[in-house]
Amino acid sequence: MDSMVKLTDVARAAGVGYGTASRALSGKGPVGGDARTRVLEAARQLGYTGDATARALREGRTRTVGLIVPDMTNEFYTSSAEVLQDVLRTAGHHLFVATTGNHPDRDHEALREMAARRVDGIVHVPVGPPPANPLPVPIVELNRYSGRNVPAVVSDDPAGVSELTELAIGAGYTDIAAIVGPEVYSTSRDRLAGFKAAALSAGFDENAATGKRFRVVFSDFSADGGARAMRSLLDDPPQAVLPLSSRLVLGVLRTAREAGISIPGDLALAGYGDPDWFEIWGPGITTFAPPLAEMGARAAEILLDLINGNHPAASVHRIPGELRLRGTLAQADPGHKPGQAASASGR
Amino acid sequence: MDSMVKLTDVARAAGVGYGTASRALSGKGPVGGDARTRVLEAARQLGYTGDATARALREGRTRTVGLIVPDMTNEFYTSSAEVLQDVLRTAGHHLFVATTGNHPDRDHEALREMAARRVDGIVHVPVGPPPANPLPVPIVELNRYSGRNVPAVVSDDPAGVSELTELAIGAGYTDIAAIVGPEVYSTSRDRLAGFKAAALSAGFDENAATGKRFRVVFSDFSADGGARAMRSLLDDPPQAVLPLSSRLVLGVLRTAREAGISIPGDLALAGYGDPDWFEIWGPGITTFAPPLAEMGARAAEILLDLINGNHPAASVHRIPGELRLRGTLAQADPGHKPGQAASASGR
DNA sequence: CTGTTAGCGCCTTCAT
DNA sequence: ATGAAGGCGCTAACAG
Repeated sequence: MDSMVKLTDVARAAGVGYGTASRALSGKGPVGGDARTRVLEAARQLGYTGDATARALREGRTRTVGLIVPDMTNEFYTSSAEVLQDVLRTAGHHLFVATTGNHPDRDHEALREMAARRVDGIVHVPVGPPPANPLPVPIVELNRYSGRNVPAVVSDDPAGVSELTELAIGAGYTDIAAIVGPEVYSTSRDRLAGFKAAALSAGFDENAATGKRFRVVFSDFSADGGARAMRSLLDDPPQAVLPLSSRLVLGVLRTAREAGISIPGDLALAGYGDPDWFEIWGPGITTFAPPLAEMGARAAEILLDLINGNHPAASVHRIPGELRLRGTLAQADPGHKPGQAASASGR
Repeated sequence: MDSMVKLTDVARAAGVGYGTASRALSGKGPVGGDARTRVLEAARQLGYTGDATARALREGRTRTVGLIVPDMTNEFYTSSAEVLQDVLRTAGHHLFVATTGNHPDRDHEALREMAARRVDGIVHVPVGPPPANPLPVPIVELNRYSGRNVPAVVSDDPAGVSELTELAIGAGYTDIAAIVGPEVYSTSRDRLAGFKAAALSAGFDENAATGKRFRVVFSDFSADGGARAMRSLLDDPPQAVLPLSSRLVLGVLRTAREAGISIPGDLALAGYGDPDWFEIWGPGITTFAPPLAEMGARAAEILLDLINGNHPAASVHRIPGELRLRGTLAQADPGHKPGQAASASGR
């Protein structure tokens, strides 16, 4: 394994001084056109690759931003991460990644590691409360907000889920159940708030006193959790179910198939998120799609601002998502009697 | 923004010398039990976090490995990446990530960047031929192999796809079409080879001279590509279709739904990969599932070996995957007449 | 315009 | 067991 060629090697080969070579390569200082070409040529020939670790130490910055997510496997995070990375790369930054598995201790550990590596900034999907001593590094939170005093970029779930719920109500369903994740996450709270707001303002209550009933089932965010939650609903099934994350949708679908429940024939469904298969499952899954790509881009931009010393107001940026109407929960249909085990269930 | 506290600060606070503090923290040299506790305490109080950039420069290693993948959005890569990261973290390494979008120039650029950052090793999903001058860094290829003289860890697609094809043949279908990706990728070539081997050895040919016909449609690896490929088959549909990547499956399903083709009623299907929705789509999608997690783990282990100076034979490690039999292509059924637009298409 | 030099923060000999 | 000092490769400030 041949050791790396360094700046002095290039300088010697080009027959110029140490500093001159540096300036020629970086293009930052004055350097004779003659010397410049000789240096560039020598660097090319020797296959010179500047040592980023040395540069980082000297310059006090790494041109690296840290990304901390619960799970690389989750389309929900990677969709944001992909464009985040694009924006950052354009600005000359690269990505250092850590996952937490949603464990608070691994989360703090990741934060420490990033700080130790002197990343220029961090994009953080927080899990649990922030660590005691704040880091001397710009941070922007993504997707969830921890209450810490840093900017956060999230989907406008209260509005989106509220619309989704209104859609179900407008379609005539009078017994609706939502399945949500743990309340420790801001995402769960936001989605729940959207659901409740729409239900309550339409005259629904939890006891069916008005003849319009809503229910909430808590679960973790996994497919298994969704399957369990759906199973718990089996004794007294609602007319429509709203699993408020794509993994919860998956779980619900699993249980429905096991129990022989046809969707939307026996049970209407509206979900959250929009992994590519939602479109081709059965008659298509009606859903609220958060603006994952845009969130990634915004997070990157805000972080770059922070890195460049600008101080955007530290607050929660809610970006609106989009309702996607498909077959598992159709639009309000005058004269339609829902709850009656329906129509053609699709091919 | 308070600047970082450094070793001298800790040393001064603890009332000891510079080097003593260093030894106490790293635990590597001899140091008086008395001084040790004072240093540790001081470090804790000051919130000392060693500077990884300085350490990297000094020690000549970064405890970082680079991961180069086409696309963070693809479950296919992230499933491997997740466990790769786990194994590496256990060994004290962290992950630096770059994506290529399958562009050869971005691929080489990523390689350069990693080298510049002096990562200790690279896990590489290659796109196109390797760059001219080899890097002085251990590399393991993942999922695809480029022909370079480095170890590669891949799924045993020839065997797996061959079995998958035999399954279709055993089920009695006599007109089978495979959809594969660009031949520049080893994955496409391997899967194609598996398909052809099984078809040929069962007496199939491309002209239906024997009454048993196989076809191959080339495509890119995208859902759109799969949709187009399926559309091209519509004039003269096969009895069974084998889209040999999960995104191709998605595209095929899209076209099938548009064209009103029922699966498996009108057309049997067996896929590749096993994203979580395969299980709950229609009657379940029969598929060959490559051992993504195991591949990630093996790649990590081999790379760690390389980093530690061991020299495993540079070769292609093919890890066997698993056939998952579900409803879109059922097991051979004596007395079953396929191609006759079938049975109950399931819910 | 160019060569020289002082650190960036740390680990590691080398004396003591 | 401890303190002092060199140097990892680089950039920037300074002197010529």
